[in-house]
Amino acid sequence: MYEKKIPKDLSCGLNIAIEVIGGKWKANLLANISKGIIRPSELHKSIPQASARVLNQQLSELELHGIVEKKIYNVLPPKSEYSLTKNAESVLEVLRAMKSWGEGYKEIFHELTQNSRIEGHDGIANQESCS
Amino acid sequence: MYEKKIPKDLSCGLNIAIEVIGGKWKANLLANISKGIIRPSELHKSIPQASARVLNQQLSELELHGIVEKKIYNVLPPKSEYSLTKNAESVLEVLRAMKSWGEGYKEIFHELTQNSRIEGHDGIANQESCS
DNA sequence: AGTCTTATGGATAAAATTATCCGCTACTGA
DNA sequence: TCAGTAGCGGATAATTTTATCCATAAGACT
Repeated sequence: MYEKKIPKDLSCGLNIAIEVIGGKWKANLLANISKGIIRPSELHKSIPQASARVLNQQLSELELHGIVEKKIYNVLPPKSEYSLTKNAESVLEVLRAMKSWGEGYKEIFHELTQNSRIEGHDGIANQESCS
Repeated sequence: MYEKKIPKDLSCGLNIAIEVIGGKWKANLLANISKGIIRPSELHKSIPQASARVLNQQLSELELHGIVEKKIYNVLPPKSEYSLTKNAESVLEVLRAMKSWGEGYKEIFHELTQNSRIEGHDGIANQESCS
């Protein structure tokens, strides 16, 4: 028997940022869209590690959060396209800052963590899908 | 029956950044430590929403990732103190960038999401524990 | 002897996130 | 008629992350 329930403080700017860009594939999706890869099927080809379903979910959240927009063409077979909103610009800057830091920290990070994991990650693979 | 297993691309700087600072209480802990709140019990008082256990776990990860250091005094009752490493400086800058963006985006965010949630968050509470 | 203090971590459960499978739509072309 | 295409999303399972409960240690204080 437990007593408490779930909080989640979204009055804090930092938590909002994490909420918006923290999803597993979101940064990747944004990078691709900014590159011009804008249709769901193309995005899926570009990020084959994730299923189309999952990418869809993450795109929906990005849309809900005002980072991307979706245009649905009422044709068959279906066609839809994503584009970045004007809010996305500032997000991409933040992402760049994060990425830049992470790149610089990569070596230290792996040195520190290699002993605690059992050699289980992808190594240097997927550089292209890296956002 | 499923076929695939779990990936997780840590060759990407961005994923590393998220891995390091993405934990629910990490930014908060770092903010507190940089403020001079450095003992586990103090940190817990400062962040009562989380249990001491959880804070401990997150601190361990921060330590493993090279962001904080821990000094254990061999006395009784037990005493230990955390401090930021030199790596933490650049992390805090990234966090500031994220927070700054999130602060500016807060209104839009809440406007966009209020209709999809059932009034479930803490509102403007916990401003002090906000990192 | 009983209680309080402070930090730690095992066992376990709840909650949140991500993944898989599958079916549906409606047209195109073989 | 059957397969292929492109996008969507329900149901459900696996995985990961957070949370809760509890026990231990060992001295100080009442």
